[in-house]
Amino acid sequence: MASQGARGRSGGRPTLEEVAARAGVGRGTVSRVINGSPRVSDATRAAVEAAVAELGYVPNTAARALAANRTDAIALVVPEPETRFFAEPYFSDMLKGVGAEISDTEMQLLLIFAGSDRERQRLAQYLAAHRVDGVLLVSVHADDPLPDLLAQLEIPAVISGPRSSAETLPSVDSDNYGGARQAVEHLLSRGRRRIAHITGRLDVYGAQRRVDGYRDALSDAGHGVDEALIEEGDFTEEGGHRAMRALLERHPGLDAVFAGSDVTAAGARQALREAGRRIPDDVALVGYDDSAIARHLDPPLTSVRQPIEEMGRRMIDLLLTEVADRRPSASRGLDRRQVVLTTELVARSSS
Amino acid sequence: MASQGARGRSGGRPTLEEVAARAGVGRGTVSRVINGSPRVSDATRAAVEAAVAELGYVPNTAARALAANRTDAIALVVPEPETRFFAEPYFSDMLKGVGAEISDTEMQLLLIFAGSDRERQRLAQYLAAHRVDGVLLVSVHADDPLPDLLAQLEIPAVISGPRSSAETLPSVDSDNYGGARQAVEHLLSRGRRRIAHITGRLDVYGAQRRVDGYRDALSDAGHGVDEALIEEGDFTEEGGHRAMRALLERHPGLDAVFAGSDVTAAGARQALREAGRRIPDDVALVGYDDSAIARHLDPPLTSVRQPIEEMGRRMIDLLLTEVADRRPSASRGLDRRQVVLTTELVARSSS
DNA sequence: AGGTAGTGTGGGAGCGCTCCCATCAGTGAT
DNA sequence: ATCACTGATGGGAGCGCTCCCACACTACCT
Repeated sequence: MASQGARGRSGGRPTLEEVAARAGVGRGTVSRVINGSPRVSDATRAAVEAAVAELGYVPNTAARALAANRTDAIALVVPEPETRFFAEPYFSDMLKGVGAEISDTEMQLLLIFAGSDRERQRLAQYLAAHRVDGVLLVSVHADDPLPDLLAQLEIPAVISGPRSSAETLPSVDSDNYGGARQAVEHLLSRGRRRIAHITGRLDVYGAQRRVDGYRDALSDAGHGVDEALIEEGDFTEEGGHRAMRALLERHPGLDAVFAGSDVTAAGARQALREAGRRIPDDVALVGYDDSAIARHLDPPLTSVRQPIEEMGRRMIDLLLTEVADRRPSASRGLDRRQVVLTTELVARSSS
Repeated sequence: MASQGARGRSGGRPTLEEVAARAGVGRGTVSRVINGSPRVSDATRAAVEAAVAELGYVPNTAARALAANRTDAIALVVPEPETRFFAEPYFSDMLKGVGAEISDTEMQLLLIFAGSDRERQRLAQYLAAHRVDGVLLVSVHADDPLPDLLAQLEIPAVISGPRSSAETLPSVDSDNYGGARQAVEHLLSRGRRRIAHITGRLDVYGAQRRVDGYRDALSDAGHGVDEALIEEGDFTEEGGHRAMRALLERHPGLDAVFAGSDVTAAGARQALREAGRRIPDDVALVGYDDSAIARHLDPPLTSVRQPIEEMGRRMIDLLLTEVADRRPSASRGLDRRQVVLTTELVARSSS
């Protein structure tokens, strides 16, 4: 007996070895039970489970991570400042879906902000250390180097909203093009003709697609597209406010606004108020996301609902599949890895 | 040579051993350099650092955690549903302070919600596995079993807001009693005499202290305390709305309200509006926290500012000290472990 | 010269798991 | 009875670190 066995140090947490001794089996068998391997007889399994319960055994994560070369953790990376994260319901809704789906698993979810250069530096270090098995990337801009870094480190990743039509990473998105069409067609059906659009950040592919939808809906209905009615926003409230003022100045006669997000719409509403325009009498307003603020705005905001929580859930599904596929030389890239969910227009009194 | 050395597997991340070989030193020396030990000669240190850079070495966290029995991670535990977390600026401000302070260290911050029973179950498991070196507990209710669990597991913890005057855990709080006095004295100085108070959740000690401050400010000014002017809230907007309606019904002549939080004040404002009361003409309103919504409310809300970010920073400081003290048999509990920060009244047009 | 402290440094012995190979008993086929 | 499998099991060999003891060496005292 080698002087001091693992047993000696009283008070410490029980180890696999101790559980094995208690159950009268070998280490390997306990490991099999803990990990749910089918190749264990029922009797043995029961004995081990009893020993685990008696000893209050909890596996040591660090030891497992070291031996198995996995962490059982994934990160939700938000390439925005924390402020944005809290200000925009999009993120919290996404987090809700992700959290709900992951809580059925043994995986741990980490929330990482990478808004500043310093934070990105830390994140790179973090990823290089392979401290997570996979990454969820939300709201990625076209020129973001993060996806490439991930690919280089061979870390599975899923993004919400492809960077372009040629996205190679698995992604989950809603039908931005169709959603925008719904919004515009709704406004047209309400008799509006001078419909403006405050876009999202145009380096986000989804925002571009919404512009496409806006344009096509107008064209297909036989109306021309007046470029002066399109103003770039950035998904924020301030951006919406600023864009709305620019539009009003340039085009005082507009009678409807399709905003790139509900938050943007809130900013636009403020600007409309300040300009003495009534909603919806003078100007109809439609938002995007159908987040909580749409319901709470005064007047309640018509909005294009995208199933953000559902998107979060699907992202986890995709990522977990991706992570699992890293073990066997399984089929890769054959299944549908680009998910697109449909949107729905929720009409309220702002239009 | 034992068939396949650690060296063999190409493509894998470099290990300590490989860095040592490259630098022409022993494993121990590299470890010392990595961990900033002073007992390394400058020349050796430089050689090791060069090897680290050349190889792009990043320490394996799991191996370190296993060998050193620490995780270099701490958790911010929010014993509330996620919804509350996002709805109340208190939490996000706290997170901002915590995040800022911890980003100077090597520690990783984990955000854990423990609102539902299920989540609490998971948390207990998580803590039992000792996956964090320490815990930050915010918004703890009087009967919460979490602090005891932490103590039993011998996990260092710091709470924001003691559970009672006899709190044993290190804590960081603002001067709730004093803050409430400031609010009431302000209203008295504005000539208000029928001052109501919508409390926070009374199972939160800080909320009780605010009631004490409210009472004493009134008494000390020679005014009686009318119990009918005190209504229990719960820090939420709905709670504030409901409480305000109850107060108006019971005491239509009130001329001022001191709300337990800004969010509560927002709910109260809504109820006041619905009752046709003008702010501040008919009823003056004062909130607590001085969060972003205080500035954005219509009219802008007078509020008692508590330095929440600062509180977050101080909590990290305390916790890190606590964690560090676990190694040597250092002095324990002698230093000031109960921090109380002062509040400040920010007067705006609601009073 | 012989001690007596330091400094740097190398490397053995684990930390508590997972992986995988060897082993063993049982089962049906030959 | 022998053989070939198969399912269940034990335990050796790591995973990549940290800790700590041992071993130079180099001053600096007696």
